[in-house]
Amino acid sequence: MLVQVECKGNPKWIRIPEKNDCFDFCGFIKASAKFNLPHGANVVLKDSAGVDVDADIFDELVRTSKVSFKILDGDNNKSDNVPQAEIDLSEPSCPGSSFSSIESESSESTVIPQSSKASKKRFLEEPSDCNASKDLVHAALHSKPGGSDILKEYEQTSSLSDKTRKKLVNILVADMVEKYGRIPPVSIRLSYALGIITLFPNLKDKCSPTGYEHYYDPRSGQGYIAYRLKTVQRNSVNNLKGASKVVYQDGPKTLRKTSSATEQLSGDECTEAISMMKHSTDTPVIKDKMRTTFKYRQNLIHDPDKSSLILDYFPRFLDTPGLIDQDFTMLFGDDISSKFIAKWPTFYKQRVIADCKNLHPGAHVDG
DNA sequence: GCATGATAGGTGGCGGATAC
DNA sequence: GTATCCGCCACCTATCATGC
Repeated sequence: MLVQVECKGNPKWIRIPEKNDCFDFCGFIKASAKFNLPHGANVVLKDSAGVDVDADIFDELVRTSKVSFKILDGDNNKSDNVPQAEIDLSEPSCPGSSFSSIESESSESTVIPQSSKASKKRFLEEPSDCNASKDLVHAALHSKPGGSDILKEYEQTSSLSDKTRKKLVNILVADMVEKYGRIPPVSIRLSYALGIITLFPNLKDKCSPTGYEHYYDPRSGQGYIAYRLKTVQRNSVNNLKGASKVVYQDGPKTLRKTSSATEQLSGDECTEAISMMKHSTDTPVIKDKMRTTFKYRQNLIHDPDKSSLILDYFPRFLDTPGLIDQDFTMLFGDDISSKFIAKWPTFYKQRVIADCKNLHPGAHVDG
């Protein structure tokens, strides 16, 4: 298609290149090299009314109305103080085709508020190009049972029924979760969404800027893919909860593997260390002996007959700060231990105190 | 360092579709 | 007819970045 383009008061007819059946915004901007713009110039594309034209609506705009464009050198028009679609002409390749580039730099300045590093980082996670996304979806459909039926249905009807669409999303989300885990990156979700509309062009939503928002919209985090992911996540959490019931049903009595590499004492050496701790006031020595008797203490805790005697064997728990924390760290590792400490004042403390109030009075429990 | 805002992830509820 | 599953939506919470 030919359109009239004006640059620096100089009108010219330019052919708009096509890519994947869409008018290619980036190719069009490159074609503007006919105007001898300086290499690497920031180009601002406006319609004849002076309204900014972004990559994401370029294809639609060209198709729906007879337009002419003005190309401005962005560096010379900064006083406009309007968001500008900046295209670096020195860039050798454009990210995707025009309809797929909502997250590309060419459109993000106007479509998505870029007020924070987080959002910048998030939207820098661009989907790969159309072909790669298409291959991704194609491979996923071929690798899963029922995937070829979806391809067949599209071949026959040039469309997909609602039921098949759900099946498609389920297969792709399953593939995504398999490859990238329960919480795949936004860029991956976008790639699958882009892949769907590239492989099945008729599924593209012509009323939306990218055409795949109904599958995944990075701005709202919604779409069929997002919904399905949530369901998968919900189910996997339920499964984990189910599993955790088994793991936790014995509570503190559950035997755990410890990652501690500290050499553990046994037999007479262990008895000697326990005896030494009872009569020592040297905190580093006590802590060291506590470390080397950790395994013995764990066995004691898991022995129903002896667990109540733990403070008789290790009375230093009562007057030496840090011993419980040390044992906790040896049992669960630094990460979990630090989380426990962080949550202690606000979460655990009240609960432990409440539980302690229900304990029967004993040698180490005041009534 | 703290307050604030943006964002992503998690969760609960509702309603429709499907299986039994 | 009932139970279950799942899509969809709305809300809550935790985390992180930013500005003061």
